[in-house]
Amino acid sequence: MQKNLPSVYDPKQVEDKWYEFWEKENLFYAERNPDKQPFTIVIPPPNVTGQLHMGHALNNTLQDILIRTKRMQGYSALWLPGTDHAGIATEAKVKEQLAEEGLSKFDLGREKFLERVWQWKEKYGGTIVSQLKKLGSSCDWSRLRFTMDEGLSKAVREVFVQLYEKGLIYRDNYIVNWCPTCKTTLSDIEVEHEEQVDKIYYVKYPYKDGSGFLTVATTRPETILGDTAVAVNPEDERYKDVVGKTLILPIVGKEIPVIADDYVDMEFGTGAVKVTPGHDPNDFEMGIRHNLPVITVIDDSGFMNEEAGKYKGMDRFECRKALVEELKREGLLEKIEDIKHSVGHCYRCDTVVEPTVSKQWFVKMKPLAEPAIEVVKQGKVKFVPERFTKIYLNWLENIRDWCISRQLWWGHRIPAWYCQDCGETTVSREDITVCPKCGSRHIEQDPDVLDTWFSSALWPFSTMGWPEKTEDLQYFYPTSVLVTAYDIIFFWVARMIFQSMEFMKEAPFEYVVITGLVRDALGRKMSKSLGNGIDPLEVINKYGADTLRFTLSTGNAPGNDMRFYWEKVEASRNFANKIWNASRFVMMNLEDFEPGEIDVDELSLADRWILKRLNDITRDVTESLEKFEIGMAAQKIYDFFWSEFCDWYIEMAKIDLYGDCAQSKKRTQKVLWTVLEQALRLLHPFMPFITEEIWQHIPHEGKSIMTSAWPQYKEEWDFDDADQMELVMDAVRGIRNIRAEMNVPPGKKALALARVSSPEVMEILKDNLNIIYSLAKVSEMEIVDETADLPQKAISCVIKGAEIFIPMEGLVDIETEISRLKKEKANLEKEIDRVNKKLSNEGFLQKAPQDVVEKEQQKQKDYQEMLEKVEHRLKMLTDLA
RNA sequence: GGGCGCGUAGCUCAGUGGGAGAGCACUUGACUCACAUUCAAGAGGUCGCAGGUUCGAAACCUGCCGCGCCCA
Repeated sequence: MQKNLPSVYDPKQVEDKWYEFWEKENLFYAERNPDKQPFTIVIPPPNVTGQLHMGHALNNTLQDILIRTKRMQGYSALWLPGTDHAGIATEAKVKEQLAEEGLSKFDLGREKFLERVWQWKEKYGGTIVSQLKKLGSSCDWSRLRFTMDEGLSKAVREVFVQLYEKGLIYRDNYIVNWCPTCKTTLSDIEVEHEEQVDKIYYVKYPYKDGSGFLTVATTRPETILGDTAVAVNPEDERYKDVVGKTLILPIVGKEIPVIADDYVDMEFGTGAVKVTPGHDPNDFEMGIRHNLPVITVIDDSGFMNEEAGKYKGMDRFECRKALVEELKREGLLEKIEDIKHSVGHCYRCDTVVEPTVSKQWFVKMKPLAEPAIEVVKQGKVKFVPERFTKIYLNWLENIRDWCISRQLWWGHRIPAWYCQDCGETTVSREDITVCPKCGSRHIEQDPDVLDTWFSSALWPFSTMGWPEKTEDLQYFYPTSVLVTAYDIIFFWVARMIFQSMEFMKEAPFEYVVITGLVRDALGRKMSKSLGNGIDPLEVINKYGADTLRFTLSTGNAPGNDMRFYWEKVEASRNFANKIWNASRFVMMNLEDFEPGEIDVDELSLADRWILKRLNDITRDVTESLEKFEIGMAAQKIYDFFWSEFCDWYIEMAKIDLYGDCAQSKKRTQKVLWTVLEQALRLLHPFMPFITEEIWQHIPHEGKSIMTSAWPQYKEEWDFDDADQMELVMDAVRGIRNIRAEMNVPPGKKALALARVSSPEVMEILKDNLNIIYSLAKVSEMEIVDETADLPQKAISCVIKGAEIFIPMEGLVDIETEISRLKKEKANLEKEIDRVNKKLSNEGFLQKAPQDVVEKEQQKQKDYQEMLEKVEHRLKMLTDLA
């Protein structure tokens, strides 16, 4: 047992030490133990070259809490860690680095560029891992995976080939989202729609026959250059006669038809819309329906191409301005209005996305989505909170095919080869050099790579060695819980589910625990551009990982966003310090102590009370964690530890510890140790470091608290009479209250008199006089029954079953006391009123559960008694005054 | 346009059918032998508004107002 521990807890001295210990002792390693039940979580893989941000900190804290709890509960708990190659993000970073050297990726060429990315990965890939360790994450690092590992790459290939062979992956010319800055396609969900105010231009398209104009409204006049029709709604009476007529496309001068299509919204603009299949997804669909030509007028950098004629080489937004000017000059611009509409932006770089037509690879989603919808509908995958189920289902039910090819170099290259000679496309598990159809060696692999999320979608099984039939897969798959934020339900969760259904024939996890976002103190999303992000490592350095973890795991409901406040961090830090000092106190008083089982027959009321409360809290915390109500669990253990254990029990324990009865001291030591040790185990998942540090200092069994047993509810600690402690506590509170209001100096001990209404109360108070003396600073308290006279010069308080008087020598301000009692009286009357109302309600008596009725009746009796005492006292003082 | 969430003490948020809670901030008092990162006492709320269901609603239902998010 160590003495002279500092009175302020310093996480710096503690955290790294224990993390190294856990690693050295191999405690994170999850065994495939047939005698144990598996419990598995796969980490949402952070970007391999990324930095830990608050979202990671939250998410991984929650995972660690769950995995540590289950480990203590005797499961073979595997938390499988890993990182993601994050195609666009990582490639962008390396491109930036190259740019500083004045180089582009094309200067290096594919091979050299990829070497640079791997170097970058080697250099920065360890950062996020070491940051996760700082947080205390008990991941099984022996199973660390990376999405571009050989095994995982093999899984990607296998999946691609199988889906291709089933016709679920295809290559086609289609309209896709193009980011002119990232120079790659994006899937639909990688486009973020932002509301913004723009101009809408009303442009006059002349009829070929000279019969005037048809006015269309557009926010994108530059795409006029790619128009191949104008469409109206077939139901639109205004345009009944113009369908089929020919228009002269402004600026360009070529002829285009007026077509009729249901898609057109009669309410919008003029009810006539220009159709640009080359640069608008809806127009593209319309183009297919009406067999319209597709003209692309914008290139992959966002500049106008040769189809744009004289505007060739101009930026698309510059072209818009120039073109509007020309329309004005031509007299074809009817008017310009403001419009609020949503515009797609690249989720990575925020550039306005350009819909454009090109040949890309797609996953056919409908057949894959169905089982993924079904498995959730059947409740085999459960979202927590449940409301996210609907969001998931709604997305999958309206799913469109997934564009998976990216014009990047960093990623899994598409395993498709094109023969220059015979034109054959070959998709293959192994790299090929010869066209299997014509034998030509003039074959080229598709230059594109797969969407990063394509490989993440396989994460739950690819990390366990699939497509091999590994023992890990056998034992740990499917996983138990996935913890992730709501912003990647579509990107990741949904895709893991459908790929697992396709390739594993079962769901990848049973529960999906959805977290909110960590926002700044003003409620804004933390972002690089705003510069309002808080670095979790900064918090860890200043306050310790336990503090950060507790801050993030408490005070908010599942799935809701939370704000980050330094004040909240301080509160958590204070709690850690509280644990530290309570433990110091216990340690200082454990000399000659032999740990052992509690003998319930020798316990004091205070002992029975704290053990019952510990028991209750053990059950409640366990239940909350079972329901993934982690914040609730944290709150419960916090309240218990601080308010009940520290503020009450430790104070009461001092009496016996410092008294001269050796047996009482021994008994109290045992209870103190029992409560502390068990509370530490309940706290361990939340605050792993400080609990380990303390646990190692006090008597304990086993190597580490993290492999100790999770506390169990004990029937034998459910003491019937433990509630009697409330009476003693009420007496203490009452006396403290009087002392404070009457400004009795804290150093001065008071005399007290208690007039009780039953022998039972008398006995309880008598048995616990020492507690009242010590905690309420009373030198002596006489206990009398109701026949005794009331002291006059005294201040009183009324509690359930008793009235307590503090005699006041000298002048007591009777007026103050009278007004205090009047307030007390009013409060009681209010309560009695409420209770009476309830109890005089026939419906209540008949329909409310019996125990509720009884509770109310008891209250009525108690309050009535208390009121009578207060009134009596009041009358006495009034007479006196 | 469709969907979802939120509106509870000055601030941030728990609570979701049976006596309005926490942290911070505030007021008063105390360096009391584990802790001033503390302790004790206190003040502060028509639980957004209006209806309804119920013996009973902050909680469930409907409508409205305000804020936010997602999807189209």
